[in-house]
Amino acid sequence: MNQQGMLADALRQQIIDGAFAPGSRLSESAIAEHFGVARNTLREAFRALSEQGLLEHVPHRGVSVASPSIADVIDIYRARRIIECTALLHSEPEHPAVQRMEEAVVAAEASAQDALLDDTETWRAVGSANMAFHVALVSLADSPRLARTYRDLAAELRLAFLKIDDPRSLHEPFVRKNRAVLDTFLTRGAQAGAAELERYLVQSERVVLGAFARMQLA
Amino acid sequence: MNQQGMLADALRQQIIDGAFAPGSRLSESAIAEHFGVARNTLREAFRALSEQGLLEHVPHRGVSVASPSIADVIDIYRARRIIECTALLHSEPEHPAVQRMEEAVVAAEASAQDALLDDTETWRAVGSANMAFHVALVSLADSPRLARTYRDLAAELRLAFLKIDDPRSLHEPFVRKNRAVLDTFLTRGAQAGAAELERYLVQSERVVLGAFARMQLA
DNA sequence: CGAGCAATATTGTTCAACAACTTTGTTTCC
DNA sequence: GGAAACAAAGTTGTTGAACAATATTGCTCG
Repeated sequence: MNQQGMLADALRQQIIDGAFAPGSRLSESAIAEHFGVARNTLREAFRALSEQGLLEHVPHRGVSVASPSIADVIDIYRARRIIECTALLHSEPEHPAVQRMEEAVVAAEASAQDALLDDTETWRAVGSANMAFHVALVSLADSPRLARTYRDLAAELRLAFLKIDDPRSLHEPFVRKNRAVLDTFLTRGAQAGAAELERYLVQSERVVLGAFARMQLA
Repeated sequence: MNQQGMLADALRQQIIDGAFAPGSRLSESAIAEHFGVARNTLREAFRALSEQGLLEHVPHRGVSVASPSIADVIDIYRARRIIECTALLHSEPEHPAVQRMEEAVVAAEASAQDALLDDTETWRAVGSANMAFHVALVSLADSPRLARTYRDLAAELRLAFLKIDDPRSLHEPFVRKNRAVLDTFLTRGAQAGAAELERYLVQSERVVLGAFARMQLA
């Protein structure tokens, strides 16, 4: 792959991992030096990530890590409901992606077992597994464009999670819910699974919005 | 706005208008000179359009105008059905975007009236109006992310249309169908409108796929 | 005619410089 | 003291040239 492709991926990972706080500004020269590339090269990577919604670019003021607002969260969940529920509703249990969903659920359950009460890092691993579950779910639709759109949405949502400092409440309740969605889909069919998934997403949105509201009070 | 922002927009418009045939390669130096900008600046614009799916970038082989395959068309229509039908289904007739839909239908009807049998340019105007109708329809959902995704989808689909040299069969049947979708939505409600829209999209997909199939024979 | 190789052209990346703009800090005036 | 005007500093935007890395073309030779 390209250097700038790898560069964009590396930056993407760092941002998702919370190396830079949402909203913080990224200096071109500083980051270019940090990665040992020229400013021009870094700019191309920046542009790619801006298109994906991870960075925000304001002319002559540079790029900052996106910092989703409440409106953004609402929008993201609306899109999630549409994409995920439709994908699941039209799917067959024999689809190979089902196995990836299964694996993601197992991984999440394992990490959640290990997690101490406030071990941010482990809870974030739970979050990663949860996200892998939903990415796999979307890939049930076999639609590259839908998958890509969803990937961008998920990355943005992750930034919203980073703003909240109680990762446990964000991830723990949903390990069991993922399992429920999967089991319902397998035993009671696509329609029941999609309904379960819709409930999941409504509740998840409520948790995130609640955390945001509390944040703005403080 | 930025120079590169304007540059990307200008390029975008030219591509959508068919200034470069789908699949044709775009030389960096030639285009940079044509627009009177440096290669580096052009590259940033290229990257933006690649992210939107309008250009295809292959390392060390440069960028070409995307040339949607049959699989791409199928994928695009799947995404269209999901986004458009959901948007319409959850909408109210009082939404301001309804007026934009109305205007687009009127414009399409007017252009179709003027069009001679094989006047490519006028039929393309009909296509633009048709597309404006669907963009307005998606904006019923008041979701920036959905709107953005749909905009990219529509641009890609337009490239598929450019590959087909019978613009009339592509656009003419759908002027009346747009009208039908709008009227059904207004008189018989969201659910009936969404059903009408779904039929529309299925038929439109069939027309495009048929044209592609005939193309591959020749 | 085809394989291998050299020549050519294009893209990938860097660097240095300057222009355009924003932000910050200072001065001035009320 | 506070607000407006202005100067200074810092960052981003864009350019042009240069060289490296890779793909394509054309040629030679068997």
